Amino acid sequence: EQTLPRAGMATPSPDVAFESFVFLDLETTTLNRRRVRTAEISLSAVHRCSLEEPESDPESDSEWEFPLPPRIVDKLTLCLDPQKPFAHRAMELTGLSNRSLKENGKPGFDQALVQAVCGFLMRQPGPVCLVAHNGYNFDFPLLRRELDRLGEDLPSNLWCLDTLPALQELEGHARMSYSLSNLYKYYYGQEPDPDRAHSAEGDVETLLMVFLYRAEGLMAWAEENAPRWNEIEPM
DNA sequence: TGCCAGGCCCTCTTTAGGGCCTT
Repeated sequence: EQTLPRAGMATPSPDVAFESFVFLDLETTTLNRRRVRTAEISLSAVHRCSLEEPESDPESDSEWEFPLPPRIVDKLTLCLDPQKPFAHRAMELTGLSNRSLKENGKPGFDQALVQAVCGFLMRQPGPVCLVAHNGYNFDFPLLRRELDRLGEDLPSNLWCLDTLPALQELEGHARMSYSLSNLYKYYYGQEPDPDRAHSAEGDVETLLMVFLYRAEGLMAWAEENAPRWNEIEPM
């Protein structure tokens, strides 16, 4: 039996019925953990009622009634100057570069960004659960480190769900790929919009749709397993 | 110039190696 969440990070179940789920994605300069910096952040907040009873798509010609993305969703997407060089591959993937971010006058990860993110989170009915794919290993520890650099933190009453281990456990097919794009393809029979992939907002949309497909199981998993934000170790 | 992620899981395993997942 799998022991989740992972050792050293999480303590027992919050047993919290989350009111809001905030889907998170970061675009970054590299995967190298010594050098990585954030270049774009996107958050989409959805109340649990919109996840429990999604509207279905009348256009869908499948036997399944595919869910529609929730109409009522708060969104925040910000680009920022990472102030460290992009790896070539990251520039290719994200369409971001040091030059373009500088030309567009984007500041770095600063107090104003923290205020915007905290204000966004505080608008959502709590308790709030952040959701990211591979979040326990990448997005959450990185965000924590970016905040630590400024001596800042997110509001309390915040928990964290990583859809990667959650869906690995819920689906239970050891050999399938649990990458975000493959999960979308697995559930909806088509690729995520290639023009939107690897923008923070596009990947958040894909994550939200993947979540919607397994919303009931994922919400239950989160209530049992999600660590508190302050239990996340900085990268 | 050369540096070049890392935690987790699986298995042809535990005195290890390789693949996945995130940009």
